[in-house]
Formats: sequence, C-alpha cells, structure tokens
Amino acid sequence: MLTRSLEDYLEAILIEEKKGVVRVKDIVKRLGVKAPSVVGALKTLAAKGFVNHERYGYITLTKKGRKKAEEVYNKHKTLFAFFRDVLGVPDSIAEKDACSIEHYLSPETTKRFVSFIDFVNNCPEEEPRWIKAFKKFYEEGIFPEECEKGRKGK
Amino acid sequence: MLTRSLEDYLEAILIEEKKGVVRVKDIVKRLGVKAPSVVGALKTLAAKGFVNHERYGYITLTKKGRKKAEEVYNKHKTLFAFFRDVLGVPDSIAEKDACSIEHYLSPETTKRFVSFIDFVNNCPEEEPRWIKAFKKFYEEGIFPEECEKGRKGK
DNA sequence: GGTTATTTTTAGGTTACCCTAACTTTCAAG
DNA sequence: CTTGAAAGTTAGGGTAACCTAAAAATAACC
Repeated sequence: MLTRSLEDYLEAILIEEKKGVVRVKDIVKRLGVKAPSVVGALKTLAAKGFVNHERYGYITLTKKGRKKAEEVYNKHKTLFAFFRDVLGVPDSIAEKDACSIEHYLSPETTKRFVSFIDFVNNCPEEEPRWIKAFKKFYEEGIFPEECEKGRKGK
Repeated sequence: MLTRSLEDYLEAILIEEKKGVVRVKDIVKRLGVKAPSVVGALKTLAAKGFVNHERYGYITLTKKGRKKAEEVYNKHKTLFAFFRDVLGVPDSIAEKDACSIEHYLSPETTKRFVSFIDFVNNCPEEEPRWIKAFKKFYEEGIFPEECEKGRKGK
C-alpha cells in the first residue's frame, strides 16, 4: 500500500508527463517540496515498482505506477467536479480540497461519487433544477416556488 | 494548528464525554491505539491548552478544546449524512470515510456542505425527487421518465 | 576544453506518530 | 492493611516525511 505522500508523487508525475519528459525539478515545482524529498520518494517508488528513474535522468511511470496514478487522478477530477459544479466552491479551493481528500475515499464511496457526477453531467437539462434550487437556497436561504408546493414543516 | 491525529484525539474525547467521565482507556478503545500513544497525545494537547489531564485522573476538554472538537465532529456528521443519505453508501463505510476526510475540508467547502445537507433535510418532500432519481440512475443506469422529457443528447 | 551554473544526489538532522517493555500508581478484595 | 490486577506512565526504538548543507554530475558558455 502507498502512503498519501507517495500517491501525490505518482499523480504529479502523471500530470507532468503530459507536458513532456519529467525531471526531478518538475516535481519540485509542482509539489513545492525540496529536491532531496523528491529523490527519496522516487527511490521508494522505484523499489516498489511504480516508477523508473535512472540517476540524473528522466522519470517514467511503470504500468503499475500509471494505473495507480490514474486512479488517484480520477478521484481528484471527480471530487473537483463535485465541489465546483454542485457545491459551487471556487476553483482554487475546490482544487486544493480535492487534492487532500482524493487519498482517503474508499472504493465504495468513489464508485458512487463517480456515478453521481455522471448523473449530474448527463442530466437532460443544462444544469439540473435541483442544483439551481440548491444555489438559491445557499445564497438566499429559501427554496424556489416550485419546491414549496406541498411543503410540510415550517 | 493541530495535526490530523490530534484532532482525532479531541473528537474521541468529545464523544466519550457523552457517556460520562473520560479516561485514557476509553480513548485507547475508541481509537484503537496503545495507551502510551494516548498519554503522549494528551501531553501535547495539554501543552497547547486543549485539554486538562491530571496524572492518573480524568480527561476533560478546555473551552478551546471543546470548540475545536465540535468543529471536527460537525464536519464528521455532515460528511456522514452526505455519504449515507445522498450517495447511499452503507453506514459503516460512510462512517469510516467521514472519519478520514473530516480533517481535510476547507472552511469554504465545509460551509457549503453543511448548507447542502440542510437543503436535503429541509426539502418539502420526504426524500427529494432528485435523490430518488440518482438512486435509480446508480442502480439501473437510467433516468426516470419525468427527467427524460426534453432530453438533449443521446 | 575549461569554467561556471544548474540539477541531482548524498549525508545527516528534525518532527510527528506509533509501538513494546518495564515501571508506578491506584483501587478493590480478602 | 497488604497484595494483586488494572490503569496509567516513562523510556526508548522504528518509520515516514520533510528539511539544510555540501558533494557530484551534467549542461551551457566563452
């Protein structure tokens, strides 16, 4: 099993890979840690078979490493979408929260979260009515007219 | 600032408090750690002014400690409610996920999560239509009839 | 091609958190 | 009122993560 920190390194490599070859300094910039921390993490990840890294050379993901990195990154994207599109959290905060939380979602909850975002995105309407209703509720503390029909309690 | 681990100790004390006086062994049971770990954590928490603990005696929260503990516990309850009532995650998993994630939600996202649960609970209907729709979508992969009206894409 | 700048690595230290083993205090039962 | 079990504490060790400082390799420049 990987620690939260090692998952972060894998994810960072995956993302940096999209811009070309990956070097230690790229990870340094992305994660905001110092070079020796990166080297240490790479050593551990290489020993566990998640990355290849030749001294003073490029960093690449193994098949196993890529699979794991993509798992983490997918959770990240799902959480980000939920925070931004459903809760209405500003991008930068949604990003940061997704980043910390991605490591702690169980498979069961992840599966349902993914389906939930699917549900939102495939909704017949542009933005589901209930999300609009929530936004109104969040801003003004009231339910829209249509919801109020048949309202029970106070 | 408190670490994730110390927040867990505070929360555990708060919960155990509801059953009467709190002792080291109660925390040991609840958190599944060994007694020396609890003693160590209490020493740190006491030094920072979050708990009172007399040697071989009871453990109590200070005002500051209670405030913090309640913050964490409230996040916990909100997350649990969301996982269980909206996503439909089984109780025991929802509980565990809430427990790990509660430490990482930003104030902004927390605020919106709380409002969201409020929105669900105060909905005029017993269970909001859209949650029912999501559950159908999750189980069967299809939107209910009423949603399909005016459906755009495939 | 030698010298300087950048990048990477090694060595070693710090903090947080957990553990086991051994010791001390408390408390209840005979 | 002593003694043995339960609870709590201290001492010391291990691991994961980070860091700084300094050495080594690579790259870039005149």
